[in-house]
Amino acid sequence: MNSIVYDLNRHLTYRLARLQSQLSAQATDILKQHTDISLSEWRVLTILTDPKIRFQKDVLKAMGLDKGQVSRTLKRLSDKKLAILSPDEQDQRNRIVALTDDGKSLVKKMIPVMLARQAHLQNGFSKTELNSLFHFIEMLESKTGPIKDLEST
Amino acid sequence: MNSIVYDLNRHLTYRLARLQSQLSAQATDILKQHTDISLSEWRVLTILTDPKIRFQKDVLKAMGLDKGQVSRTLKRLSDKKLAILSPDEQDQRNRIVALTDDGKSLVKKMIPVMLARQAHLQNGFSKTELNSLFHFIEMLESKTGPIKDLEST
DNA sequence: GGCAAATAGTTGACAAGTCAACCATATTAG
DNA sequence: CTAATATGGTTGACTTGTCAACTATTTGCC
Repeated sequence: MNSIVYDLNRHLTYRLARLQSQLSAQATDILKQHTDISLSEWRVLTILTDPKIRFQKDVLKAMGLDKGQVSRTLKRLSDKKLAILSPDEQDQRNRIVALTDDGKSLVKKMIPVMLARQAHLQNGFSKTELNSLFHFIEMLESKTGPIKDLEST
Repeated sequence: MNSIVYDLNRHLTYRLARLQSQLSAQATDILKQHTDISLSEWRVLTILTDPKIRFQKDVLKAMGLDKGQVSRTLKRLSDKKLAILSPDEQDQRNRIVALTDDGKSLVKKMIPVMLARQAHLQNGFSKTELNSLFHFIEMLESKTGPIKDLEST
């Protein structure tokens, strides 16, 4: 007997992974239809709409992305003239980041589209259900650190 | 006035993306502590425990992964002597895939560890909550296709 | 039988994500 | 003051994911 069947479909993390990859493909598609920016570029652009974000390090903290990834994404946005990077005279380690006018108008143009998508996705969920979903996500996120006591011993 | 602030944190897909990346980092860590296989290798290995999976194409369908990715992952598993690929005499386009003994014992060893992790993650959720969570995932998954009527016009 | 279309899999090119080494600037502690 | 440390950022190497072109079979149709 070889009954080591492991049902991936009841497997929470697997289902989340699959969902996530479909969702990000969908977002990438939508962006491609309207613009020529990638999903991570879009995310950084939206972060930059927040006036509290002034330096590259703020982007980093706000998104929890990789250092290098942020650096390169900002470089691409700057190449595309959507964002501008300038030195901080006070502390020369910092880089000041900001949207250009092009960047702002791109965001302005795309926000309704992306919000419509969110609405589409959330359609069918009651307010309560949405709240539990967010709550579930938070609970799970609080458990994504290293785990002790997993030894199979 | 420049009130185009877009709150990423209330953004479902963003939260899911972040959660997902943390979860998969966690899984990758655990695997690294015990074995030298990657997360995608692990997923394929578990798929191969299912007796209904006989051909490479079955793996493909069961996982919804990219063709090429499956091909390469299986090749790596085969290099590591965890899986074996053999030609199908009936239909030479197919490749028969199966776990080797090493593969089986690796899976056997790791299942308790991975199940313990799932338990850890699900800890704090009631049965009902878990069911709604799975239900939510399904609802969202059903909406991941192309969307019409997103035009900003 | 023979040709078009479908299916299974491989491969190469490229984008995105991850990791660690490294450089420059600031801060701090002796 | 200056040496050690911390911080912000860049870069290169490597892995993983994604897409499309391509090969080899098989199936279906005339």
